[in-house]
Amino acid sequence: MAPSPTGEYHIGHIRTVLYNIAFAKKHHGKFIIRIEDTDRVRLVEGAIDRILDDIRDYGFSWDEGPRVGGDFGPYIQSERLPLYKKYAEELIEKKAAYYCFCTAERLAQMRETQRAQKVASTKYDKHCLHLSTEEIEKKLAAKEPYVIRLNVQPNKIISFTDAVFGQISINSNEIDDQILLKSDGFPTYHLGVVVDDHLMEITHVMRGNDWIPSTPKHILIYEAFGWELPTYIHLPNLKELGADKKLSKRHGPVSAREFLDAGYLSKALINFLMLLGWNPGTEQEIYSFDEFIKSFELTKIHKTDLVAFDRQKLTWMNGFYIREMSVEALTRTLLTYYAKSGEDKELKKIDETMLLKIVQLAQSRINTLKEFYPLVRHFLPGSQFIVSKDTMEIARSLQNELDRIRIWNTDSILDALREVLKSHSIRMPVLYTIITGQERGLPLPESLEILGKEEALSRLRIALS
RNA sequence: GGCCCGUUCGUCUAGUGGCCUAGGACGCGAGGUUCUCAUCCUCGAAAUCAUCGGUUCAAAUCCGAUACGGGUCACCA
Repeated sequence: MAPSPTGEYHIGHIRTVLYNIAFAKKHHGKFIIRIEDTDRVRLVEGAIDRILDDIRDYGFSWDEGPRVGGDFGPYIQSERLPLYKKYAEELIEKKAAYYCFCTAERLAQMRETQRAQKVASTKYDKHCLHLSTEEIEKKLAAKEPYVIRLNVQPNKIISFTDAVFGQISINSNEIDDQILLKSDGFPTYHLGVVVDDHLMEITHVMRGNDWIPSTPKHILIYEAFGWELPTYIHLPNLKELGADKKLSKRHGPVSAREFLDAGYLSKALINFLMLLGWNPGTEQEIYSFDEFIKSFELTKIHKTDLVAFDRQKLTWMNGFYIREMSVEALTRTLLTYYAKSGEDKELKKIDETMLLKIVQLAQSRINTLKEFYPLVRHFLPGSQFIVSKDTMEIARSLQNELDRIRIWNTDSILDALREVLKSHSIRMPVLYTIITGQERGLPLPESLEILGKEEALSRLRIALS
């Protein structure tokens, strides 16, 4: 996985990580992270660390890469600059690449002219390919800015076999004389990925299928060096449900971090993500990571692009995982989750055995961790019952009925509540409004039992005074 | 526009020539359990397999064309 630190890590990237790791683990290979920070303009400070944290927080680890090292480092491209220069110059010697001194203005003008001529796709006109050795030497000596471009031979068929799409062929006429080394000395993606993949002994490249049109460029570079090609695996991209567009903030979280913050469990996210573009051919929907590794097959990856990211299904799956957890584990997870917002301190004011009981009641009623807090607010010390003019009389008889209870348990409390309902001809939601402040919520008898007779009556007294 | 790729219920998908009057899951609807709301259980609606043509005794599955959708054509990855 080769993230580019130009912004937030996207949820789709996590799926790519997931597939990469599953494939590597299944075949006892290594999963490697390399940072491709060659775009100095779009570079975002601190993004490298945030991306690595994101991957870590989804529960993944890497065998080689930043933080862990490895035999093929450094794993950050900006620390490998001399390497790219050396290989780019090697390509020049092999006549597979050449110096280009064209200015941005000339290139812009050239493209404009080409567009006016209605060419199929604009391409570099190889102007600098025809420079004499003397001219080049002179320009280099004068420190004129230059780039190094790939010298693409016309009208050759470039074919490769993608593990998902099968054979793909493209005519080299479609390919521009791609810039390999930029004037700032950094490689473009094309040079960087080929050099590093070769040097780091990468055998399998998994990336979004928007890279398919660029793959022939990479193959040309491999061929120029005489290096062995990796296996290419192009993955379908994700899209917003019903929109034919990529994921949008308008519909909810987009970045890997946001999903975690929204209260989704990494396990559920992983399970959901693995089925977006891959299916084992069975009707099983729930997969642990280990099961996924066992079942993962390249041939089961889908060709169909733009897989809809159905947030409703994700939420359902998250609820499923929440329900599957033990109460203790859920409580711990909840506390860890709320530690981020500081609300865990509030929750910790609740007695521990009491909190466990509350979590148990809430477990079937929440689909994300975020939904927990609003649901149990009324358990927090200092929170109050809410009595209005309309519910004054009801609250009074509630007080009477509860007060009469000798043995404080769910049965006796339920009897008391029913008594109140009957005498006022009202329905349960009315009592919910008084006790929880909402029309619905956790079961009332259990809630009151947990609260305790003393606390319940005290709250009623305060509310009625 | 050139090139590349794709097209099964609203959505994710199963399906690799006969088991398909197309199966599962989410969502939706009805019912049951129930102190509200959920959970859980049962049942149901929902795809003329993009369209047209061909191959075949037989096609969602093979072939072709058309339509539609997407990707890509940077000193970005």
